[in-house]
Amino acid sequence: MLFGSSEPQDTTVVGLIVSSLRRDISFGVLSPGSKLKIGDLRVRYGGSNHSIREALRILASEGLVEAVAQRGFRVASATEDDLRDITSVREEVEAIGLSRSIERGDLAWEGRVVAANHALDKVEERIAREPSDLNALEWDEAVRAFFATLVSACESPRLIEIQRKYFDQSRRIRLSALREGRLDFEARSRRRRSLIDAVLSRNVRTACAALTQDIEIELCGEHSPLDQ
Amino acid sequence: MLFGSSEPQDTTVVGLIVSSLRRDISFGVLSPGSKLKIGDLRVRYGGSNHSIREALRILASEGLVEAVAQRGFRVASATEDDLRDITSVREEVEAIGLSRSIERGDLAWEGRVVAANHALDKVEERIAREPSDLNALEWDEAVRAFFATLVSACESPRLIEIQRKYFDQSRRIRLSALREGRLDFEARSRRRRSLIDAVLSRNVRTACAALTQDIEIELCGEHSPLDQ
DNA sequence: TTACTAGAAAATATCCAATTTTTCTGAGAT
DNA sequence: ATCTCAGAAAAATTGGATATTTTCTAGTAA
Repeated sequence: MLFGSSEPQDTTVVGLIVSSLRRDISFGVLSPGSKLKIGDLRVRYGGSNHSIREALRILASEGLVEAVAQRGFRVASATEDDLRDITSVREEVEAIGLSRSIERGDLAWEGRVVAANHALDKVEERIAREPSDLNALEWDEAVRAFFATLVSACESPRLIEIQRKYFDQSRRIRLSALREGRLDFEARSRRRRSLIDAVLSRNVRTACAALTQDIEIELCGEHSPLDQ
Repeated sequence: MLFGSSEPQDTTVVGLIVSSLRRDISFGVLSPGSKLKIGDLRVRYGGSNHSIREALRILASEGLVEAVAQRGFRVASATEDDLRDITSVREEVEAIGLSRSIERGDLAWEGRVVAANHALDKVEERIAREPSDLNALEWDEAVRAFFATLVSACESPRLIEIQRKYFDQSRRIRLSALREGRLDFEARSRRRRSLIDAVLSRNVRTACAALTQDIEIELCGEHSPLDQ
């Protein structure tokens, strides 16, 4: 289990259902917009109707599932507009978080950033050679850890919460980009390198610009030759 | 009902419980950090334990209650740190939303902004004379409508969602400021006036600065003589 | 073709019970 | 006096059955 394994939620039945559902939605097993019928989910994931409803409610609060009163739940839609919206929100929010982290982060934070970047480099090298499902899981987690680390020193629990929420929503986009081979790992590593350099030299503006560009390209592809 | 009356949620049992609970938390009937026991809530608001749980789950997604696995629910804490955090997140998020609205909003949006400001002016005049509970409800709603209108033309559903969520969390702060008479309605009206002026002249920077200042003072009081 | 309606399907809500976990309490040991 | 820990009590969680309400669907009639 890579999703939410850090949380102690996986001991409870509802927690398990949430993890499974989240994974299946993120990895596209359940397609956007499809209806989530309580009965079907019960035979698939087990648990009572209570457990399923509660799990869906939790996922709805994460934005992965949409709940409409008296009309049940469905997988959150993922139209072009949604994609753009998620991307732009992430750009804004994570830029704020990063600039605060740069202002307030100590050396330990710098270390965590460098480490997370290094780990991600390694995982991307591996997945570039051998794009298995297992590697995809590890890669996804490494990407999550990298961006989470960038904002981790911002000293705002709520900003971190927002970052996590919309990063989770961006997973589906990123994973489909991976599957379709739309990722240039070389360029990604180079972009991250310059981002890290800006962070270490505490250059807020450059760092935020690099971060914004990185999110944009990761989720929307390279439409402009911004990186040399 | 002033809370959520626009939503069609109030027809369902859970929706009613959510509205009542939200009101009682926002207005301080249920104090921050206090435990929300399912049994107690059932006798207070009616409904089955399942309805209560579902309502609490919804409120947890709004950030008004905290859910800990196997340890139930409690009213979200409201320490000094929480207060500062909520305020700073609102400043950042609403500044982004406002600047986008200014860039993309049409004349109809300008009209709505002016109207919401006018409505709020009237309500504040009234509540300054007669600070009843009923007026407090109307005032709260007018404030909500004003800030919601500012970001309503930003064309980002998720940004609007974030604004709503953290505005809701700021309600408790604002309402306690009202009760304790810490609000200077004259100054508020003046600040909003200059905010509106900046919006109408499409001056993004000035408008955002005014908005940030307004949020700051509303929630933290006037620590510096920034408004003349 | 369109409007309407009966029936099916699904969501919502309630009750009851069993299980698990947490929290409280008090006796006994240090 | 303070601490620890077993047992009791309380609360949360989960499961199953069922009633009610709403929504969807398909067939019928105009």
